[in-house]
Parts: sequence; structure tokens; C-alpha cells
Amino acid sequence: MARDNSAVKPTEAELTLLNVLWQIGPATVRQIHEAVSTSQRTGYTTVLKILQIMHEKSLVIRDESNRAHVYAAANSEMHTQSSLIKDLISKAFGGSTSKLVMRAIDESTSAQEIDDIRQLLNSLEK
Amino acid sequence: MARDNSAVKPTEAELTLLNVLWQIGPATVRQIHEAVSTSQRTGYTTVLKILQIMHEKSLVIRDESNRAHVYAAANSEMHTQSSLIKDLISKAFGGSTSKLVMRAIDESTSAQEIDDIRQLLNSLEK
DNA sequence: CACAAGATACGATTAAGTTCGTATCTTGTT
DNA sequence: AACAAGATACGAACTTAATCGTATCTTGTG
Repeated sequence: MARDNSAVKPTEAELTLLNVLWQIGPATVRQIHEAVSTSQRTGYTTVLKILQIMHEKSLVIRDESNRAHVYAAANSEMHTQSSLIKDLISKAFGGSTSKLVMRAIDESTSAQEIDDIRQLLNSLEK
Repeated sequence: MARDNSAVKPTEAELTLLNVLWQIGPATVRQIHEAVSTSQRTGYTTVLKILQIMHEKSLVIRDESNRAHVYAAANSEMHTQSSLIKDLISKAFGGSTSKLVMRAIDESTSAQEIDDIRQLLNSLEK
């Protein structure tokens, strides 16, 4: 029986690749490697290997119909973000969402962002 | 030259011990081990070893004046929470605090917590 | 002052994550 | 059909984390 992927927490390197996939959509190893290379130096086979491991963990799906396999994130960015945030809330904030929000907002938070958050709260009124 | 501890991200096991220290204050290995044992089975020397490593990393300070060393968190809970949250925002939310807050609040968030967050926003008005 | 209780120190083991070199396979083109 | 380009697969090396057994040290008490 395959492990439920929604419980798997991506590692740091894996998260980097997921960010690429969420941004550019399904892509070949070459494309992913190129995208990653703009911000860091990483070998092609390293990216390949990590994608293969992610495939085993079901963090990505892949289309093998062409010679160059096409990888895509198995879960949405939203879903993964929620899962990461819940993990942090339980491990470092005693389960309190409001404490986390309090720590998240600080002097470096722009007025625009604070406004966005206010809007969100208002939309919860109903 | 010693590494700046504010850049060190505690591992999961380390965070567990820090949570204990923040809760009960400076404590001996035995006390920490006892506190941890209520929720998980961990060997005494395992706790000791992790504390020693944390000491090397300057995540904790220790008073060696008594035979049983007394450990204390080197940084406040607030400081560490802020640092963990910033790390997550940059790695999984493209640097957007508002996106993180949006994901943090969901159907499981209590009315009380939402109210607390609203209060926080109001206090930012000025 | 010896000893036992209980403390720290140390080293070994295991697992996971990251990286990359090399081998092998596939396929379009000559 | 052979070759070269470029793809995947595989395995090894290295690092960090986590766990714990054993050795050693310290000290109050008889």
C-alpha cells in the first residue's frame, strides 16, 4: 500500500523544486534545472535524483510518454502551504493560530499586506 | 569565532526541548527528560546528548556550577517563533506574510482566535 | 575514605537528505 | 545501421539528525 502523500512533508530541496513546478507548471528535468539554476548552482543529475525521490514519495507525478519525462507537483501549492503551516503551528506555537499570526506580522510587513489581511478577516464576518 | 546563534534553526528534536525550557524555565537534564517523557518515550542520554549539541550551537546556555548542569533557552520563545515563521514565509510563501495568514486561518480556527487576530489588526491602526 | 547513586562525556549506529559521477538507454539523423 | 546527443538510472560519498549504550567522573553518606 502506498503511503498517503498528504502526510509527507517536503524537504528543503524538494520544496525548492515544487516552487518551480507551481510557478511554471509541468516541466522536464532540463527545464526545472534551468529555472533553479538562475538562483543557485546545482548539478543536473542532482535535480533529476531529487525528482526521482519525490516521485517515489508521490510528491510529484510524471508523464513518461516522451523520452524526457514531464514532472508536475502532485499537490497544489495551497494544499502544501496549509500543511506546512499546520505543522509549524503545532510544533512551535502550541497549536495557536492567533499566536502565529501575531508573530508573522511585524514592522517589515507592508501596509498593503496588512490591508489584505484585514480584507480576509472582513470576509469571514458572515 | 562562534556562529551567530540567531541564524541557527533548531531541529525538530531541539524544538521539543526548547518548548519544555520555555514552559518550565531553566532545568536540569533530569527535569527536562521527565517533562518530555509525559508525551513521548525518549532515553535520558538522548535528551542529554541533544542538549549538549544545542549548547555547542548556542541554542541553550548552561550553568555548570552544580553537578547537575542547569540548561536554559538561549533565545526567547518569541524570537525563535519569529525566526521560524520568517523562514517559512520566505521558503514556502514567496515572502508574502498575507498569503501565510490566509493559509493559516481555516475552518478549524476558533472564533476566539479570529477575534484575537482582529484585535491585533485594530491595534495596528495607529 | 570507600562506595554507590547519579551525573556528564563519548563514541557507535542508523536513517534521511543532498550531491554528483558514471553507466546505460533512446532516438533522430546521416 | 551506426553514431552522437541527450535522457534516465544507479550507486557511492558525505553530511546532519537522532538515538542510546557504555565509560567515566563527582559527591554525599556511612
